[in-house]
Amino acid sequence: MFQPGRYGRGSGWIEACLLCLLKEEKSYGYSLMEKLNTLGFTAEPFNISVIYRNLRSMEKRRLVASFWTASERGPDKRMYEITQKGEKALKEWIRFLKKRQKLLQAVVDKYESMHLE
Amino acid sequence: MFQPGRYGRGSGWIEACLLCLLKEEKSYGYSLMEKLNTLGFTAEPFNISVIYRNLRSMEKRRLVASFWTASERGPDKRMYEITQKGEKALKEWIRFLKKRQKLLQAVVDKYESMHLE
DNA sequence: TATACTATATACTTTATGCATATAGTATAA
DNA sequence: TTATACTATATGCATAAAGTATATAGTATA
Repeated sequence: MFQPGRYGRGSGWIEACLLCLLKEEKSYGYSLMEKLNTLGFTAEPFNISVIYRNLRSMEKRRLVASFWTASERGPDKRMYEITQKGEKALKEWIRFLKKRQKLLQAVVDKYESMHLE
Repeated sequence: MFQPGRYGRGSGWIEACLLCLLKEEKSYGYSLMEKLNTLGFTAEPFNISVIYRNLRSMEKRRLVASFWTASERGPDKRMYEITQKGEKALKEWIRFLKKRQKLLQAVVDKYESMHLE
């Protein structure tokens, strides 16, 4: 059934989140998922497959670079770090997110002004 | 080429905008497009086809109801008005948009805190 | 030996939106 | 008269984001 924000949850929203986290420190898919689900970046948990897909897509576009690291416990990890191109893309994303916020505000304001009449 | 917000511009974003405008007063596709493009609800103009498609989809789900009106100048217009079910859906949308706004803020805040260090 | 947790990846599906195009009435300028 | 522009609605095809399901594999523990 249809419900607000169920699909196409915001056009690259995950990409913006991941770049932001990777700017702070290099990390890998599984850990990034846990960060996303605890840092107040998401309303509902992201599906892990979406994160892996986004990371690979960003690597193709040279926004991030990856290398494998051995792990004493559990399977190997593919570590990602943000590139210069990625930093530039993140800057664009932040500009976009701020603009988006203003649009959201415009609609919410309109709605609430109608309820005061 | 990929760019922030180019596709899937926000998962039903238009639906929320249209319901909000129709709550204010009944209207029709072409006029709603002009409103959207001037009221600060959108960063870039929406394609008109998206509006017509959304209106028909909402009518299927009984969020709006339509009737044809003759026009002295130009072709007939399909007028839409919001239903009770639509008002309820709009309320949900507003709740969702507010939550979304907080998420956007969380990412922007994180980004800006990194630039102060 | 079975189960849970960590870790990565891909195939298939659903939804939103963009772009192109079709139809048609009215108004106006060449 | 014809062409162009504007108003108005609608549909087909393409593209992209995200959801769901499933597969693989190492480690830890009961």
